[in-house]
Amino acid sequence: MSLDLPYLKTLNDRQKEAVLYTEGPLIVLAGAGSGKTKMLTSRMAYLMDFKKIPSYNILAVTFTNKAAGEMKERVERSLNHSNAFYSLPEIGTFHSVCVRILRREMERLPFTKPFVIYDDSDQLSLVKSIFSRLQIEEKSVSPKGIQASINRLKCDAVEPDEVEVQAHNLFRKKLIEVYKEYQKDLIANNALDFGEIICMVYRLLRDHPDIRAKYQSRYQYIHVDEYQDTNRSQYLLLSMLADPRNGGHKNICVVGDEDQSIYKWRGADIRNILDFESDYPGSYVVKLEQNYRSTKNIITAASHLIKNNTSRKDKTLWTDNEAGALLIHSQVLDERVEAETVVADIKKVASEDGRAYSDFAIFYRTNAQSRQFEDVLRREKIPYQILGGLRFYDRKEIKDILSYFKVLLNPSDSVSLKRIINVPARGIGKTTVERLDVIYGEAGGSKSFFEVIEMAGNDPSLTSAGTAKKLRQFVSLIHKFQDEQPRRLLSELYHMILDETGYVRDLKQEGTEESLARVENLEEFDSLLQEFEEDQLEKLSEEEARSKRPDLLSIFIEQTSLASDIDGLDANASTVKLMTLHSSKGLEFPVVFMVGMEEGLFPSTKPWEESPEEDLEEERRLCYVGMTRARELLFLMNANVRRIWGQVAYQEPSRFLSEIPLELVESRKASLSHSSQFKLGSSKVFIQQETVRPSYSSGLVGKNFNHPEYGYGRVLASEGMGEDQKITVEFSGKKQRKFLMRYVSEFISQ
DNA sequence: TTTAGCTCAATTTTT
DNA sequence: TTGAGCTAAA
Repeated sequence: MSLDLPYLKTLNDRQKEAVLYTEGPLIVLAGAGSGKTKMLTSRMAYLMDFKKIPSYNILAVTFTNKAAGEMKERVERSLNHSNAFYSLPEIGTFHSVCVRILRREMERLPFTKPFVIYDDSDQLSLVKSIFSRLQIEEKSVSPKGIQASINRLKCDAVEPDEVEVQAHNLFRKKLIEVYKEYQKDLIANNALDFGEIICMVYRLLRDHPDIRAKYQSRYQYIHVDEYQDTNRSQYLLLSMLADPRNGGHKNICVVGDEDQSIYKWRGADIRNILDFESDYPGSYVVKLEQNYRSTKNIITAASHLIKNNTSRKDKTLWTDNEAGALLIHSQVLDERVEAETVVADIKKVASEDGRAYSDFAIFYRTNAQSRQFEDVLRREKIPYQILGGLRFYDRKEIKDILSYFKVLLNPSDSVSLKRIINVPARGIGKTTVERLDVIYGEAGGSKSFFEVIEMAGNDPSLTSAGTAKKLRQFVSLIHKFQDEQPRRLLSELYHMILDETGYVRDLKQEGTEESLARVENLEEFDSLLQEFEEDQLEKLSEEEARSKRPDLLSIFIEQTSLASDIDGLDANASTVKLMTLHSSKGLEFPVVFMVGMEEGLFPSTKPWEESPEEDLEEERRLCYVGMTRARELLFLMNANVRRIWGQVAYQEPSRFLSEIPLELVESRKASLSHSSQFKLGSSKVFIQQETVRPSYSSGLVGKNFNHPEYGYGRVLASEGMGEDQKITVEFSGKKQRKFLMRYVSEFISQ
């Protein structure tokens, strides 16, 4: 095909094939760094510019706002080459697209007001209040466990009455009981959780043929990014739009890589990608196997690693890029030295190669590992940015103020109400809230929680006179804010809430380092709010601005509810980036450090998990994702000793290290015989390293152990090599004991 | 109602 | 080790 279109010129043959195949189901198996975003954006440009498909009929769903933003930008850029004017297709996350549908179809939904979105902690509060209402002991089943199970069921689009009941299973029974109540409460609170956003749209389309037809004809060309990470409910939702059996047009293009599926534990169903061809008969398959990102050495290493997985499609990543440097593996004494070594390496590479700090990223398996790196980076005055951990909008003070906002919009939101009813302290304590909860439960949904508060404030038989007065004061405070809201700027409203409640004053009075940090966060929130408002008002004409102002608050609340902090990542900021391997997906950096490559930590092992094989494969995919983020240099590290929860553990190198061909790795093993030269707190460690060939003992950690004297146990850690190899074994009652391998090897079960 | 001190648990977390 | 959440005392 020789179409001379600007956005096709830079594509390779496979990419072009995927772009031009616009009618019918298409699955693109896109390896890491193979230009799938480029393919997708070119495809949309081609649909609009050449096929003359209105942007209105094109949909693209991604998993992060960041990916959506990037995609919009690149579609726009592709279209700029042509002279015609185009509006952009609908590009968004599953959640934002679904929220828009729900807002549009409001009259078909059980909500009385615009809904709010509950995050994890809101959800947990709701579950806990249901526990107390149903008088379920938190000791018998944990609210967190129930919450997780509810979410899992929602991922699988299972409704309460579809949950299988086994008479003897107490947890399952309680789960159904709470789940039912939880669903009722969501509606009563005008609230939705993340899972429900998807499920509700799915049910809406499933149960209303007219709405389904409407969206089928609207979204005629559907694109799904990261298809390997879709869950059951997302799959069903897509089938409502695209599957011919439901009347769909089957123009669905899914892009994914089963080797990068790392969210199984969160409900992602790898079968969605593995079974696409049978789900959509006659689908066309395109493989993008050429990697444009990394050096040959990195690609070869990653390919060797991932070959150890069994459940994958046949796909071989290759690259035309040069061989590049060898991967560098360092084995270090402990997590402190690990951080010292990484930072020393960063400084060295930065100055020798003239690289900016923004070229570097450090990936770890768990957020808890970030501290060591922070400490050393701060001391060395190297600017850094941490992703993950606590989201800005999850901070206590920000959640508090957002709860005020939410209550103004939606007084039915009992979770937010309970959060702020005594924040700052105004003498409405636990006892009072519990009493209100009882009244609320007795009203059986006929009154919102806010109405219950109002009622209790005016009925002397319900509470003491003092409490009633405090309740009335609270109610009139909220009413006052509600009255002011329509004619105030968001930032004015915000300051009003802070002033009237004395929130900041109290924090300042407290005067601790922590409380002052909270004040700073609130100031940052203020500027965020102003920025948002300016942005929004710019988009509206003056007249609209006046009439639409009340909506700004709901738009803001919605955006913050659906924001993640990877969205805020400024790749250009001259900082070293720290993040978990999970959050690294979709990003790339010239220099990558993967740290803590130790058995038990990475791969993380949980011996009681039901399918250790599958879990291990997911860990391996995670490793693959991490490695393929690196463009030029890839450092791998493991420590011999690590303090985990205050306990010293002897760590064995990760099996993943031994799955990388030796000839691709330069190994710098810290010479343990000179361990006295390791000066903690200095950065001289790097010099103390000699180049040796790595030698790994095979994975013993996690193996079962049966000692004639001590009985059954499990291998916790292993240290040393050959004659000196020692293992730590945990017996029942958390008792630990060390053995020399050469004496006990026969007691390890294979 | 508040708060100080204690116990207990503890991956990953696109939205 | 850290932190969240709960109990006991002010």
